[in-house]
Amino acid sequence: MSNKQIKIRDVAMAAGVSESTVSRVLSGNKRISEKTRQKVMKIVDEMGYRPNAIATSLARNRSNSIGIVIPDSDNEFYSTTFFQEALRGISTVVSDNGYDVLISSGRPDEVTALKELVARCKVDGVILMRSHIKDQSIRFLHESKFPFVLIGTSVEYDDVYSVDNDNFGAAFELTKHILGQNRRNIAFIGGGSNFVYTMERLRGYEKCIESNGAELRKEYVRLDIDTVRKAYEAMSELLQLKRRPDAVIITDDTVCAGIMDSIRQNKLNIPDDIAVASFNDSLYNRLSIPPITSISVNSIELGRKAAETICRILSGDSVDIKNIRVDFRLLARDSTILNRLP
Amino acid sequence: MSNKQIKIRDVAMAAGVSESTVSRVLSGNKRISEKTRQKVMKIVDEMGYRPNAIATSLARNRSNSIGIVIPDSDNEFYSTTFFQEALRGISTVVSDNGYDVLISSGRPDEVTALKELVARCKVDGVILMRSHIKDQSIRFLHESKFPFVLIGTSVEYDDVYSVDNDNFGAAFELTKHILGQNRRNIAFIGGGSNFVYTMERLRGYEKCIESNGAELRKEYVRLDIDTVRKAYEAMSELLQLKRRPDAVIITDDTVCAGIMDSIRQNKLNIPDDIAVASFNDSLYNRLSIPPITSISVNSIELGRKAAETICRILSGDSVDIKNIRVDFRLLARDSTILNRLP
DNA sequence: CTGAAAGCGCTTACAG
DNA sequence: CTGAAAGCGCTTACAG
Repeated sequence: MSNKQIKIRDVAMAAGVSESTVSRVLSGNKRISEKTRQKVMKIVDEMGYRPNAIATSLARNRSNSIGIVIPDSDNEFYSTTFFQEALRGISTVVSDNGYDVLISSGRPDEVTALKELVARCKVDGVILMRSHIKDQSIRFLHESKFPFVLIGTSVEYDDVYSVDNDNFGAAFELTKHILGQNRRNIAFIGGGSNFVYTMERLRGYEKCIESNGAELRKEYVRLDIDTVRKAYEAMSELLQLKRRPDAVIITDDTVCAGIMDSIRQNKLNIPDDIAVASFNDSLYNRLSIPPITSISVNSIELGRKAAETICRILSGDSVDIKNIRVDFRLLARDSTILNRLP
Repeated sequence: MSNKQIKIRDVAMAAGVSESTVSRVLSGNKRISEKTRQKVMKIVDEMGYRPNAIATSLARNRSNSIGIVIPDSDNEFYSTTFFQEALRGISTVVSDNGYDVLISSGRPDEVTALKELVARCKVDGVILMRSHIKDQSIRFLHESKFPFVLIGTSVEYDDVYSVDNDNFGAAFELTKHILGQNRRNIAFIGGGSNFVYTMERLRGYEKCIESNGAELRKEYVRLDIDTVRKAYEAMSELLQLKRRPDAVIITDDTVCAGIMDSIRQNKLNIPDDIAVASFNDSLYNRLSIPPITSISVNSIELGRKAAETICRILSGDSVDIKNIRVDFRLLARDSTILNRLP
């Protein structure tokens, strides 16, 4: 491996052409004679020349990077595989389109970090990995008209490119599945109420309860349950109710353990005494005893679609759908299904 | 938000100084009069000027990015939180040092991806997230003398900067803990034998068995068990042995479920009939029933240390220790502990 | 302490 | 189809 960075000038001299010509060959410019093209390519290959990406970026005025902000630590995000799966989906697609992924630790806070990325021309576009009800990041990107795609849903703007599951529909279907197992007293334990998906799932649950003539009981709904401890407590309280729930839906699978603990502590059986259903289909859901019914959200696909969209936007291609839906799957497991034959 | 990118020239004009001066003020150059400094900073703040990172990079001949290659899909890596935790540690530290993290999907393969990062001057340094026994990536970076830090251990070179757990020691201690629980027939189920840590853990296990006068039985050791299915099969076979193991150590916690399944299928009790111990302390280990004894590897810290090291290297600071050890913790839980009082 | 000029390694109108 | 020149937005010897 030669130590010296080899430059376009070296290639030009070796090939006996101008730097412009080399540049044109490499960028696939059409009005170059086949002969010159071949000659140049030969030298390029021989010398192993690769254009300096930074110089290219400066000249072309585009970074060829897509920015992502790492979510805050300690929130539920990080114990889930959502982030890394989505990141994989993004990274693969984006790289096939000639972009890199630039990760910014969201310091000192997400909006500041985003402003820095934009102001310093570090990225051509941004993928936002989650949406709050009031979302400063969305607001900033939207107002500055900077290209971005949201994995999630914006409640403030309807002209934002986004990729999301149908959280309403998923919760609806999940609730329906449980009602179908002859449960009427279904509790709902939700994560942060500042997340759009939490509230969407709540809506789906409520709508389904209502439209099936079951009773919607306020005391069955608990929000902002975002730690295992809080989940344990919330569940314990639910189990004290005179009208004890016979099923529980958990929005945030990372706190499932608290739920399970509480149920066990109360010596109740799953699913006989109480059915349990969750979202995200984490390893924990799958491997739990009994396995927990869950909604699989297909994080990789969410990432892929978001990446495809931002790439299309940046290349000026038309994007047919502003709000892409990625299909979820309801995985019915023993935690909700009665009377399984052994 | 003004649409036009504001440049150093604009600041210079507004402040009535030269571009050089503005540049010097911003880069903290000392030989600038306090007065000019203040004047310039005032304008900078007013205009909200932020230097174009790409132009700076080109002029300074450094990208201010640290490269990371996303591990291949489908391998055990991705179901673990190791990657995302390490990434968080890296990202935080690196950003405090003025660098960004550039993620490369390892396409078409990791070495090619690395070569691209290096050849195109996209990153100043690289953090490698794992180490194989024969590792082309390490070899490439080492031979090209490109700055990098390894999370793991190099078996080929001893002059590589690396950050790792003491995998030998951890396995030794874990094995000792189990021997201390009056088990003599300890099986070992390891992940990919091409990973350094797998083999280090195997060594620690073997050494401990031997030095405690227990019998080292070849049929107790299974390697390359990297899927839940393989784990299930391997465990089932182990349980068929005439001399059935009374304990099992699993190198790769993501396949634990297969082990547990097999044990359950065989109607054996944990820990009475067989003790189970694992590594990585995943959520699954923690929340399993019974909870599984595990080695916590502190992924965030691995990431942090690796980041600190690469930053020191790049800034020319001395790095005292070439091979940094991050402490592990043995978390003894019910899966290995007999006769717990209820 | 400060400025004019050259340079970082590319790209791309412009002209031919 | 090809080249010379200007430019992308900074930094940094060099000179004063």
